Amino acid sequence: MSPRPPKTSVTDRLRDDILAGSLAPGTRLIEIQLTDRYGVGRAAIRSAIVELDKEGLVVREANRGAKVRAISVEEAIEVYEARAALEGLMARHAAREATKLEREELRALVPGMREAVERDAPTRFAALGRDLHERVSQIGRHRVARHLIDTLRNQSRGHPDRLSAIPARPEQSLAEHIAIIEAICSGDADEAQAAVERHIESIIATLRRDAD
Amino acid sequence: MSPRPPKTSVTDRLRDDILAGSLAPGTRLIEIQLTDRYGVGRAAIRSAIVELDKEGLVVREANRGAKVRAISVEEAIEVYEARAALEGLMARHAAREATKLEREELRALVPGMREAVERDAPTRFAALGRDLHERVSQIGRHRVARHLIDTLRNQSRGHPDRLSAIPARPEQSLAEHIAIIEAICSGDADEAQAAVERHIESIIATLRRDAD
DNA sequence: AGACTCCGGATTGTATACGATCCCGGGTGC
DNA sequence: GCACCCGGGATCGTATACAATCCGGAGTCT
Repeated sequence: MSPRPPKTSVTDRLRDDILAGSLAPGTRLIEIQLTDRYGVGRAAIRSAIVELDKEGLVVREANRGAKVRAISVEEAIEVYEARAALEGLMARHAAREATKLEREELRALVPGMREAVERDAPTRFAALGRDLHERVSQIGRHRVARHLIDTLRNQSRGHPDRLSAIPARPEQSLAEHIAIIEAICSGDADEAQAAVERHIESIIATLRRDAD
Repeated sequence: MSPRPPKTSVTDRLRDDILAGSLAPGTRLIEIQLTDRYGVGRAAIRSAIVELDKEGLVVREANRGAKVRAISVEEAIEVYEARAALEGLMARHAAREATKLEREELRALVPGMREAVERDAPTRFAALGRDLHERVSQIGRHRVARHLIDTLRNQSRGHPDRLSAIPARPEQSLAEHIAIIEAICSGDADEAQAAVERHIESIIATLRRDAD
């Protein structure tokens, strides 16, 4: 048994490269070149491009090839609006269905967040934010919403708004996160949904401001 | 210029066949067979299957082939919940952005609906329902939401809930439709969103009832 | 000069052929 | 009888080769 490399799919590798910014928006994705880059045949590349097109990370034009999608601020705002609707739904479910243990684990995130803000560690704070999101998605137990949210998150990542992923005002973001956690833990579904929506709306507001 | 065959893509034809029920849920999609059925090479079939997998109409298992997806009632409910969130968002936008002309056109749908219910023509009523939906989607001018909604609608079509697509109680459905139209036409964004959510919630309630 | 035509290169789209993987049934040993 | 092993057949996965399409630029006619 040779230590077989886990053999992550070409689609995953390409997606990661796009999200990491190693393939900038607008870059043409030429099948032969990618064949070379990833060491697989054109068929695999082709399939990966089709998939990522459906995920909204790539645009394909007939007979003209594909390129990494560049989304405008307007589109980014739409993505966030859709996320607000779906993540609101997810939070609502989470508030209803969280177990006692899950609520405790959620609350346990707060001290770390506070600390990250106090020590001015935005990267760490952002990581905890992703963590919070991931937990809520698990707790909500809503596979359809989860899948859509994940796709949308990828779309709004790494593009013109990359900066706003690290929020301008961590204090506000912290307060919003705490509100979300509190609502879910206390089982208040309406408030959980509203808190998530407010949080994302405030991101949208920042986006709008920066767009001017 | 020979009358060129409109040449609709294999993906579209396969999708249509699935939605029309000509390929029942659970049917194995064997590439060679489809090659024969649609008169194209395996590559095209393959690509179509990948796309429809991403659209949620087909499930693919590695090295085991693809089959038409059969969704359970629980999944159907999740799909409707996600739709409620997104179509609510869409209605909210529509209420804000509809032009005068668009509002008139929306209202013009009401008499036909009334008539369809009075004359007990459920098929016609369902068609008008789809029409209403299409109009609202156009008016809302929200491409991201629109795309997601369309995908979700396809998922919940033609499956165990096909029956409920023709609503059990047209009178209630009619009232809900009118409420949606009125809210959008009067520019009440909150009420438009709420009306759409109520409408879809009532579909979910029917689904839940039938599941027992 | 301007616009039109046509050709060459680059790239995608498609067909064919081969190799890899998996399920399933029969056989074998205990 | 039962568990295990192993080979055959079907089907997916991938590489290779070729045809179709499109873009850009040189050349030409007015």
